[in-house]
Amino acid sequence: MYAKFNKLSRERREVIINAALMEFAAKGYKDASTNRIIEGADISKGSLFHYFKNKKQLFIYLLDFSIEKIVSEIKIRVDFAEKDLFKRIRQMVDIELELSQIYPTIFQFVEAAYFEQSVEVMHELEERKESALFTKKLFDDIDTSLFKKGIDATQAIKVIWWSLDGLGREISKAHEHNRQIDYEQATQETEQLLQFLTETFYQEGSSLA
Amino acid sequence: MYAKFNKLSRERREVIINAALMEFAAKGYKDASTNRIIEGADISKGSLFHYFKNKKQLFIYLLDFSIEKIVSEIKIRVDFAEKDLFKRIRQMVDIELELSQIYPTIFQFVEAAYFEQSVEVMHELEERKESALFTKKLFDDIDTSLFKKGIDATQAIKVIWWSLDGLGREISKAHEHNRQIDYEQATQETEQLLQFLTETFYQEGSSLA
DNA sequence: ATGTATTTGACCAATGTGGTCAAAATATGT
DNA sequence: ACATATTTTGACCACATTGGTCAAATACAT
Repeated sequence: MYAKFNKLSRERREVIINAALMEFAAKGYKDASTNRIIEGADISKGSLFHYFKNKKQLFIYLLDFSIEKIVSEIKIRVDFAEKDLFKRIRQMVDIELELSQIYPTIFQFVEAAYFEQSVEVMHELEERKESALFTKKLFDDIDTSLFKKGIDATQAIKVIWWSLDGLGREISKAHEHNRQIDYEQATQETEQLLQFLTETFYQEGSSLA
Repeated sequence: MYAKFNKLSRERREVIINAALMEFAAKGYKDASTNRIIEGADISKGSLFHYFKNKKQLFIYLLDFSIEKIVSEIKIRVDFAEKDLFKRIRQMVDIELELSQIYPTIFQFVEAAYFEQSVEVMHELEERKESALFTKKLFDDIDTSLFKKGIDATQAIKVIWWSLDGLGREISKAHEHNRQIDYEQATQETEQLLQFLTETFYQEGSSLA
């Protein structure tokens, strides 16, 4: 299916993947421009359409690629036997930060794809939506007894999620204009936030390894 | 300047404004289509360019219109003598919910404009950015003694902001496909969230009017 | 009925679109 | 060194969309 593309060097593949992920994430399927993708990847028009027969196939490749990358990483590194919410979140955050260093817009791409409306790709999106629900599982079967008494765990989880999301947005917005994200700082700020949220919602003594 | 447009009935003006706000908010200045705006507003091409001499003037009109609407509403209804953070937030949320009923995408438009990159409008955007900083003032000069002891107020404010933002996103995302937003429900969910955040961050007995 | 203001949509040049293809460049095998 | 196969290129295409114009149609006022 993608024999031609897979024959390329890892570097070339990554450059193309990242240029395409960024374009689709920013503009959505319909408004994404193959011209801007080849410009960003610094390859010729002919090459792109030699690797992928058309725009739609490129999009679906990216979709399957992204989901596979994320899901396989989760399977390796997230321990669902761990019932401590924050420990699980840290496992997930680590994945996000590491994957983002290689594919800076992979999560934005998957989120954008999840809400994509273009009829041209609606069908194949629907087929894959189930496997993209890894986010929800993170909060399944959590030990709510670690929360402070009287805390509404459902609300707390929402607040935690929105905060992580907000910090993530802030980081990528701030460094959209600049060249690259400072992952050192991102890690640090995230850790600070998680620390704060733990103190806020967990009983004293819980999960302070 | 906008004499022709201002002569129109309020209804016609609102329909045009909303169609344009939505298009610019969703696509940004460059990718916004005047064709889709006239389609959404159900007016002719000729009319739009009779009211506004070109796309740029339309954009700037919307920008000034939106900022004026929001800022004047804030001046009327936000009491900066009030040092209780949550009371101030409620005042702001009320404004957002009410304005959103008339101009559903006005806040998305202003936020998108704030990050707009098109050179065609960069200059006039820079000129107006200061007046669009009403958001930050909300958190100025707050009574931090109302917070639980030991709580980092700066972090707490961030979490509160991200949560309100997250809920707002959730509401508009969920109802993007449906026709209209249920403001009754939105108000209720926001109130629940604020209640939860108050209990989380404020000392018992504080601000339970 | 006449003049004025508003509204219309067919029309335009310009730009951008996804995709093709013959030729050029490079790699490979002998 | 040569021939063959593979990869890469960018000029080129038909088509769609763009922001904007303008003469004619419509509405309104007197």
